[in-house]
Amino acid sequence: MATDTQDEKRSWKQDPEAVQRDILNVAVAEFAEHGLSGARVDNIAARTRTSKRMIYYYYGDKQGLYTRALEACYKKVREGEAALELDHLPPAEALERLVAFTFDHHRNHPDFIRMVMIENIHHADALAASAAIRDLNVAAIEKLRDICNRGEAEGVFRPGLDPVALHWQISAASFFNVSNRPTFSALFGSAMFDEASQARLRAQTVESILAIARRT
Amino acid sequence: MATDTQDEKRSWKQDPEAVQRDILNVAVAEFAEHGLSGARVDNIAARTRTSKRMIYYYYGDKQGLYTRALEACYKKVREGEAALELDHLPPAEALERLVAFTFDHHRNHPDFIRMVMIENIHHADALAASAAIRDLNVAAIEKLRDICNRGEAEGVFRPGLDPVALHWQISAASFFNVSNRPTFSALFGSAMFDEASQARLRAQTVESILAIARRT
DNA sequence: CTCAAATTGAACCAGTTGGAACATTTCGTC
DNA sequence: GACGAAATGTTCCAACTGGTTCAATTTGAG
Repeated sequence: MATDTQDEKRSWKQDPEAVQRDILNVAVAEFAEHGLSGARVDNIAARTRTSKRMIYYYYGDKQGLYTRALEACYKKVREGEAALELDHLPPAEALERLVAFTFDHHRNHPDFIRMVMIENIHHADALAASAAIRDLNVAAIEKLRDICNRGEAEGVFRPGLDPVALHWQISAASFFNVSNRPTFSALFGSAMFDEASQARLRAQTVESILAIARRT
Repeated sequence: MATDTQDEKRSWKQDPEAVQRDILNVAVAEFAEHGLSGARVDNIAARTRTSKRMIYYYYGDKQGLYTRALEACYKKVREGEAALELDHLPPAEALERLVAFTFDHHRNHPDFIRMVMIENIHHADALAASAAIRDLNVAAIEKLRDICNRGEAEGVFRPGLDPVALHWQISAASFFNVSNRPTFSALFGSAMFDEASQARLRAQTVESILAIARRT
């Protein structure tokens, strides 16, 4: 009561896209932090510059917001990947760079990792319903397939390389490094996560992947 | 109403330990299925032979039940590991068997993997508070350290091997293979998870780890 | 017989989602 | 510049879900 005694009428700019982005950013943070059922719509609303009203206005319900947040995450990651210009690099070097990039990128985007973890907990239901995300990832695989083909043609990679399997290998190390850090360091200390160890781990990961690509 | 018209008074046997075991088993399944906040105490109660009241009687609250469920999980897994008799095997063979075992074991115990995923989502809070679990895992590392030392002494492993780093490598592949299966197969199909591919993956994992142990 | 432990069914209460109702502002377009 | 549609804010709350606890009974050991 008595909040609007002033003549100042609260005014705002009409900027639907900014509002939606704002909501989405906060939603990613909140979902990544607390999980799907753990996240509170009220919390998300409180952390935005807008209100709960707008969340339902634009995203329908909590599940819809979650799905859109997940999509936004994937989009951002794959955009980063696309920024790498690997097409004109020699295949071995391109692969090396891709692995190193993935390792670093995942390390620098724990929210993305956590969203994927959460999605896995929920059996990838939201992901399965999103054709947009599938397209993004298929594109990523195609890029990797191209590298494999070029390497094979040049004789530096072994024939019959499966880009999906390779992607699995790259992801396993890079993903686990972030996803399981809490339990791992609770059990074995945080030594594995200091700079020196991480650099060693990164190099070892690159090396292992290249070894797989080269020999049988 | 009118449920107890019969003279039959519902009677029960007193068996506290069985009741607690029953609750714990169901709790693991439910938490693994839906996560910490996603799990419903009502559901757990419904799936036990006992009542919701008993859950609180024995475990205090939801969080307490979760912690005990997590502990039970770790205990079971490390017990399985201990059953492997690696001490009298040549080091390379012992390591090979350990990796293969871990890969298979994780694959066969998705509930354990999911509990660890959930725990990571929650920043390993429960795990950090459980000395029992830490002890179990330290023991596992010691076993691995022994293998490393023997291999180094025999000259088949490179010197300075870090058992924790090695455990990291073993876990990354074995864990990711289960934890990220939902999203991975939603995106790229389930080909990676058929028998043939899994066998190949397993062999490749063993090979990679041994390569790390042997050379720098 | 007595009493603590075990067990039960039902009630309680706090928090959450989803939305209704109403008021106000912006902005493109005619 | 007027008008209407879209965008935004505020407030309130109904319905429900879900975690937690109370009151009362049954069991079994000494």
